[in-house]
Amino acid sequence: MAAAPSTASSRGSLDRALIVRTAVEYVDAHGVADLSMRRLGQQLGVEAMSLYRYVAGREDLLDAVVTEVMTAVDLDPHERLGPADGWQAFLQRMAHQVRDVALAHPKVFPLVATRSPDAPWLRPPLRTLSTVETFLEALISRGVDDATAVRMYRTFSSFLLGHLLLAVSAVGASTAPAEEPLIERTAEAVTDDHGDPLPDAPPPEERLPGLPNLQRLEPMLAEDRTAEEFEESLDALLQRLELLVP
Amino acid sequence: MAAAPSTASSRGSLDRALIVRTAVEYVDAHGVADLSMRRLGQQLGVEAMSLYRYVAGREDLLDAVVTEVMTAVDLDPHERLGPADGWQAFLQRMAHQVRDVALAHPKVFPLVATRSPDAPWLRPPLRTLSTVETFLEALISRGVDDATAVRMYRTFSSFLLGHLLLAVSAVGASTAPAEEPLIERTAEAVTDDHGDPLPDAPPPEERLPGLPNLQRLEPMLAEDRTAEEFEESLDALLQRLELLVP
DNA sequence: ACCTGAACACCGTTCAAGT
DNA sequence: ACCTGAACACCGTTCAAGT
Repeated sequence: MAAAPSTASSRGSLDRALIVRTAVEYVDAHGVADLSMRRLGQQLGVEAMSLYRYVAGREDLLDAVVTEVMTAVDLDPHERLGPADGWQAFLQRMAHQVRDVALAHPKVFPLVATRSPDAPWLRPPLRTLSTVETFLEALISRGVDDATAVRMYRTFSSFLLGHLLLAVSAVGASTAPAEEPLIERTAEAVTDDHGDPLPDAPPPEERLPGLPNLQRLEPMLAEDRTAEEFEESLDALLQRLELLVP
Repeated sequence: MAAAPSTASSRGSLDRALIVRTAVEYVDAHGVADLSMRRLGQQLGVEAMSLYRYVAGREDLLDAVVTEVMTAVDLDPHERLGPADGWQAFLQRMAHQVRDVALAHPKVFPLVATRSPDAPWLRPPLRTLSTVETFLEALISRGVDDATAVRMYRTFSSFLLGHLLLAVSAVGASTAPAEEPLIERTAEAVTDDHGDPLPDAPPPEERLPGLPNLQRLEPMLAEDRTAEEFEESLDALLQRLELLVP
């Protein structure tokens, strides 16, 4: 979709960074399942076998893809904040940064969430040593003690994982991020990708037989409220964490 | 690992349920990546092509695996509870049931968390129509109004997703669920799978150069506190949800 | 030093053919 | 009705060979 920085095939033009960036683009566009060494080589104007000079294999490549998208979150603990801002401000900022990554790469984020990190004691989605070092330093330099910083790391990880995985799974489905209570499309013709009108969907009683609550609440369930819920839950989390540090 | 209900190959002995159960066992034992149609056929004493009578393909099989393990949470909303127990008791019970599934099938749970559900407005890990109908009915029959029940569905989903994915990713790593602050293994020889002694690991300063917080906190980070954190966070969640229903 | 062709052992999936 | 053999179009990965 984006203007391709790929297809650079003159001798010596290949390197690991280019391969990984192209892989990220490919996954963003087509999903992980469609990424093969052969297709990625093609995208780069090169035979698949050439890639093995730079990556140890497909698994190594996927790990590199995960690390690549998460580097956007690797920030100075005091950048744009100042140490006076408190650990709450830092967590707010980092939460939104990770959220931006997830929404920018919805097809990559499940990998961020589920692949084994570099060290067994790291937890997704903050999965690189330097990111976690930054995280701990930011908290501790703002007066949080060691044990509490570690607790916060875990609670924060679980929060991000749950909300962001829910958000990207909602992206894969309902394209409309419900702004009004419900979109009124009474007489508008629904069309498919080719512009042809779709056949009328059967009414809820037929689609969901014997499931009265779902029949009634389907429109409400279909609304994408992930953005609001993220903010609310983040506030609630920070309030809860404040009880930990005296 | 378990006594195999597989390898039943006399004509007509194959059916979808057996195939799916065998697939669950295979994934529990070897992981999703190792599950191929051919190997599953072998496990059942049958050629791979036979499976296509009962499943539409590998993707359909994986969806069936997910549904199969999650049926363990498909319960009567009043079973062992009584309608007088309140929605808090129901959520407590369901949370622990989903947790039991995740811990019983740590290699399957990432699929539960990341595969697209049957309907776009369903959210993992409660991803079948009947489970969500049960969930809503349980809450509404205990006095929760429609809109709040839907909000609870989303908040609860996000909670389960985050904590359980963190828990199973911890299972894949540290085998020891830290009971004491830290296991003292000063002079005990660490051995590998063959009983051969492992070479001494280098000290933290060498393994984690320039990462002083990680060097100091690695033992704390390595502790598996997912069980305690699940209970604490669940309590906090219930308290937060109580503010929603007057 | 860097890329490729050919090869190997695997995939998922189809379909006509067997029993 | 149910299973299979053969075949097709793909995989990831290796390695000796080319430039």
